[in-house]
Amino acid sequence: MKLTSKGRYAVMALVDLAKFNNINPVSLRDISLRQGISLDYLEQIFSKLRKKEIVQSVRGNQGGYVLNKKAKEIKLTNIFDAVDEKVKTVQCKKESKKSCNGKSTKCLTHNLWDELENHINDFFEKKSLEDLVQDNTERRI
Amino acid sequence: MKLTSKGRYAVMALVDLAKFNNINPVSLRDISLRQGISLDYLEQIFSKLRKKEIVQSVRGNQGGYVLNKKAKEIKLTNIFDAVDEKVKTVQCKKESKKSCNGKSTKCLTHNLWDELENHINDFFEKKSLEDLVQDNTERRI
DNA sequence: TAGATACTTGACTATTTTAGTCGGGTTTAT
DNA sequence: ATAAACCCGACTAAAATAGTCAAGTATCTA
Repeated sequence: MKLTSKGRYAVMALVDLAKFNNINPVSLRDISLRQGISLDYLEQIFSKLRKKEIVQSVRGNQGGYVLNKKAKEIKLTNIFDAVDEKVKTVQCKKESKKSCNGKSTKCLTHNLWDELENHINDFFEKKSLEDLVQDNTERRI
Repeated sequence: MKLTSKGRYAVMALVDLAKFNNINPVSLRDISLRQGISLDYLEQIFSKLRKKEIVQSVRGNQGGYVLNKKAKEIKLTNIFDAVDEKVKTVQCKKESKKSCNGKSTKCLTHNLWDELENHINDFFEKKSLEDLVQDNTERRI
């Protein structure tokens, strides 16, 4: 059970972006340098973030990215969802509530994994980008 | 962020074992059939569970496994720990609290991932095997 | 005591996922 | 014009996962 780099990087990059998101767009190159994340990889990640309207791009020289919503309105859920970082505890599909592992009844632990998924997702739904930026600057002082 | 089969199977198998753990040891063959888990794979898993003293083995004909503690005293944490299902949110080592990704300061999101890890581990520490068995039988009635 | 049942151990392997890289674009400020 | 930046799809090496397989050893029962 581990978080992937993609999800981790997405959050790191967005916190960085939120911090430097004053007047000018922030270039991926800057984020790459500050956070130590490969530029090519960042481009993949931001492409997804843009498609989900979490950021906006500004093309051309002096371009970059800006947040597309207020930091308060961007939750971890949104970020993870955008980059396909899903919480998956179990194989069985959500829709077919009845059958797990091909059997006609739910597996013995089905409810447990559901509960765990909810527990984790709750955490992600409560945390906003703003929380993270604040938490970060507070602790630096 | 997903749970591995090893962890999932370990819990499923132990719930099964706890349910049928009356007088006689339960054979892996039975668990394999009931839960649809490969026998060879189960053997690997139970080998680890035995080394961590969660189960006891009874060799020979009519042998099998029995719980080594009361179901109430076996927490999810213990099970996951035994089969190396760890919650890992971040690369940086716990010990070197100071440096993430080779830099001298913590990464922007370090505290977040710590918090997440704790959140998940709390869940695992609270759930016992007994809870799972009860939850399961209750819902069947 | 033979045979069956079941645990024990370690090595091996196919598949999938992850974490990128690479090469070629297009857009726009200066 | 040109450099800085975004844009996009294909490719790939490495790691992790989810097993399989083979060759045991122990113990019960007939």
